Amino acid sequence: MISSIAELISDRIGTMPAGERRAAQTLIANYPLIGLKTVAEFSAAAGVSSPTILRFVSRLGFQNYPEFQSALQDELAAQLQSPASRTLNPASPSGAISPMLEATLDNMRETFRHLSDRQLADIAARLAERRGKTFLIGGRFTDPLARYMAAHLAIIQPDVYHLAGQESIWRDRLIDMGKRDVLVIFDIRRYQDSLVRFAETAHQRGVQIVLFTDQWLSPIARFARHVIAGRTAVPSAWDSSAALFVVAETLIGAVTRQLEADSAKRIRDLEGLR
Amino acid sequence: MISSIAELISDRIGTMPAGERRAAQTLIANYPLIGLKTVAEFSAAAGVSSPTILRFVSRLGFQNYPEFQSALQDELAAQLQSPASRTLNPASPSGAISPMLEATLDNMRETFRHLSDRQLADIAARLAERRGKTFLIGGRFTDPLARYMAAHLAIIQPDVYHLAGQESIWRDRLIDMGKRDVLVIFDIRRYQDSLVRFAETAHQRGVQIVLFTDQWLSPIARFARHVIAGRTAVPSAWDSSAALFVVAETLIGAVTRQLEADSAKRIRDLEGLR
DNA sequence: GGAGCGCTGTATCTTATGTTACGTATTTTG
DNA sequence: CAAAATACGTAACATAAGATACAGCGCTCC
Repeated sequence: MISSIAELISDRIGTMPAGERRAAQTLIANYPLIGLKTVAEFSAAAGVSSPTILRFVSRLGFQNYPEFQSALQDELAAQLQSPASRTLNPASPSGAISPMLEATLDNMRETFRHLSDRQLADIAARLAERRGKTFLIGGRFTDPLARYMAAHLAIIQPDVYHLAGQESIWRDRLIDMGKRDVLVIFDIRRYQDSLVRFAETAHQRGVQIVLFTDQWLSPIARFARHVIAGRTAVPSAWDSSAALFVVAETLIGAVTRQLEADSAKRIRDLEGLR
Repeated sequence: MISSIAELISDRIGTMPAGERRAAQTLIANYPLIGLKTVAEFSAAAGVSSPTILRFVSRLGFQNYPEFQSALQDELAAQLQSPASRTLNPASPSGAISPMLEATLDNMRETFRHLSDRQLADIAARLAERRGKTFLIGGRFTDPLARYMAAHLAIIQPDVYHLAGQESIWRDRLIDMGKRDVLVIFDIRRYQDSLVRFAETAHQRGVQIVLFTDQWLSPIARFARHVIAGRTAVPSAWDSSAALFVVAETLIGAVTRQLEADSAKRIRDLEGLR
């Protein structure tokens, strides 16, 4: 079983002529980046001519050079997306509690690695400035996240609404939305048409959209002002929303901090109502 | 000091027009591989036109697309060669995000450290054996978790009900509950009296209770057959339910695996209903 | 030592990629 | 609300990339 191109090469390097072997060695030495550059650069680095490089990739079984590059990229993508943080982070006692947990922790690290302070601060600021109303909605599995966020935000500021129930109900709420308002949408695979249509209409009305989605980006990203892409892959039949959940909590915390003064009073008032 | 292109982007993403922002978001979401592909592929992935991609890289300060790609490759090369640099987002070593994330990750490790495989398996088995009905309910902030779990369980097996709405409504549902049934309750501080009363009554009727709570244990623990205690402390004004969320997802996965055969057919049937 | 085979590089060709110009649509500003 | 400015996409262009044909050279085997 040969899974990586590197293995494929070391498997066949014995049967290669001298020039192609140099190509193979050069590629292995700086794997896989040289393979992503142009044939000319690759050939120069290996000290052979362009056709030799092409014969080399052809011998590996690829039809042409771009196909070879795509294979390298896919391999790299897989590597980057499930980081070897297990080897780097022996924090968890190798009890191997659950691959599920490990994957989830990885997802969170990766999600936040692609998420800058700046970006979160911008979104938090937008949610905190109370020029208009805040609406939240989610898909089949992610609507609970919208509810969770709404439950918190509604406490520290007014005019926070979770859109629930039948499609026709929240679609009618569009009438209340305008330029000053913010719409927070949660949408991961499989993306829901109804949500996309809803987002599009809201966007046309000038509503600013904050989208929580997965790394493949819901089509709603087209209309979104801010996009948060969370990793969702776990060894399970379902995708995981845990990373998005944590981002949501982080955002809630940031907004709360920004509204410190206001929200403190508001919370006291609410307590009084009990 | 800007060292990586990702930082550069998140630094300027605020000042970009819509189309270029989509390009930026797409790149960040699958960083950096899309940037290594052709302009055409990049533009297709982002849902914009090729010139927009070029204007985007131009705005980042690159003379042309190849130069931009080279920069990405160099960055990738450095990353691959020194795996230690694969730490968290170096952009925010001491930002507002990290403490929150770190605390959350710690919470999860701690939560699972006190949670044996055996315990999870027992609960999953109980949820999977379909002798009776499964009810789920949560408190003010945790009800979304109950919804999330219900949304998944309801797909792989029948007779799963989330108790929502006014207290009087779900209190009346007690009439339907008996010895064969399971009640999953989420309750963290500040514990809700209504939930405690509800749990007590259910317990008296012989319902088996699975409790998700925080490390200080809701009073409901008295009546619960299984107790899952998650860490909730984070540097924020709010408690974090993230650890409980991950446990819930793990359980969902475990139950799904146990019902593999049945649920697969059920899911196919459901798809057919669309 | 000579003939045959195979590997390699130069030069040419073709493809498709990045680039640019321009008209339209959209947003912003007075 | 109007006008200006900006942004976006379509389409044509130039360039640089990968692919191919062919000739030279070295090696091996008779």
